Amino acid sequence: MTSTAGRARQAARNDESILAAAREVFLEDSRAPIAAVAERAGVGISALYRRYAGKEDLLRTLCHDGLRLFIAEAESAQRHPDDWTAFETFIRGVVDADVHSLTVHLAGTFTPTEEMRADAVRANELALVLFERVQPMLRRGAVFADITMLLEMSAAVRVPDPERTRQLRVRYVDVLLDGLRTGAELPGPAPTVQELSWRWSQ
Amino acid sequence: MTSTAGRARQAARNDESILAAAREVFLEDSRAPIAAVAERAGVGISALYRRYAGKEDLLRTLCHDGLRLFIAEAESAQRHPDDWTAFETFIRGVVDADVHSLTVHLAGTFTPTEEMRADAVRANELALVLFERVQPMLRRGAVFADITMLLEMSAAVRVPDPERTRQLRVRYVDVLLDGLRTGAELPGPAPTVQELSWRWSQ
DNA sequence: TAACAGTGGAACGGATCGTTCCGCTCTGCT
DNA sequence: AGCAGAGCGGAACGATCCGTTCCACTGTTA
Repeated sequence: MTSTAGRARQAARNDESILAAAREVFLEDSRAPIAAVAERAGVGISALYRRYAGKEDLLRTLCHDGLRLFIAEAESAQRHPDDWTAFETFIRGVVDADVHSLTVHLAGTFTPTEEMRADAVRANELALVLFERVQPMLRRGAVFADITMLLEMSAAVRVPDPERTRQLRVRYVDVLLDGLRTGAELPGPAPTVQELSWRWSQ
Repeated sequence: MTSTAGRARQAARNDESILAAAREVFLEDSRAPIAAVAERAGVGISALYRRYAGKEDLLRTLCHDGLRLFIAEAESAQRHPDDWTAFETFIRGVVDADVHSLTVHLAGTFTPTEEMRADAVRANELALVLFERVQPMLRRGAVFADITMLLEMSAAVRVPDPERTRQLRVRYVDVLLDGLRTGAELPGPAPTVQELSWRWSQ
């Protein structure tokens, strides 16, 4: 039975390789041309425009997928009974999936859908719950917005080899989490939530 | 005396405001057009091309200035008799001057001069000395390249308001430095120097 | 008042990039 | 066997952007 073979199969494969290529390319350079995505995916430009209405549509899809992954990580980690394990699993999961660099660097390059906004709110709520479970173990003055910054700093760790990038991020997430637990009160005015979400408005 | 008044004075002022504007603009977006620099400086494009042979020349100058600042911070901090104070002063100085984000994000956009290369080597040597003075106080497994990553992560902290950015960086440098001193051995293979200097080659 | 350093900004030419379009291929059906 | 059309590759197009040049103008200096 060749019901899903041939052309249809190739199309399904292209679906995936285009998305994977887009993730890679836009992770490297959020302003990369769309032709670079097609090239990395090993397809023509038409294959891309057959699936997405335009560049913005692709970017939005990519970003929304990242958001959903973020939510999935949070929901999964939430089930850990131990507060700190739940929190650490969540952070490491998000960092490892490289969700944050994609969402952050792509922010503002497209107009979000209503569903995306709702998911963003939900993602925030879930992360907040995880944060509040560990807040008593953190340095005095630590606030939820510090977690966003922690993720941002982790995303800044980047070397040419993706596998090495992941290894190094494990290393520095370790540093950041330890630094967030050990020490006196955190210095300076804490970041506010709107200070860190300005990307989305613009 | 009006010997340096009038046109000459305005020219001297422009020297400064162009450099300041360039720092601001390229800090915001390393690929900003040169016209944006002129606009922010409040001058015409000619005023810019009178001073610099082209965009690359301006970028190189900016980057070299940053490098010199880095060296100055290191030399100044080196004089502290207390090892940790020397190191911490150096790190905070470099982060506060926003040297790292400029040099890193501009790397690869111009061909460096021979003098620049020499300064880069010297900067590295100075920083290495400061690092070695504190290495025994750091978590096991900490290497010099970790400092580069620390600076990189600090540079990733950024909000629209520059003053708030500086305050927040103080906060997170605190986290990073504490995290680098407290805890078990650092996990994973440490970064190598060439892993972190690939930007310059390309 | 003549010469000119310094300047503003329009104009030019090249490059880039998103999108469209056309011709081809291969498939599934008759 | 032959046909209709889905899916595709990539050239071509048009718009935009950007670095650089150029020229007219202005205030200063000698």
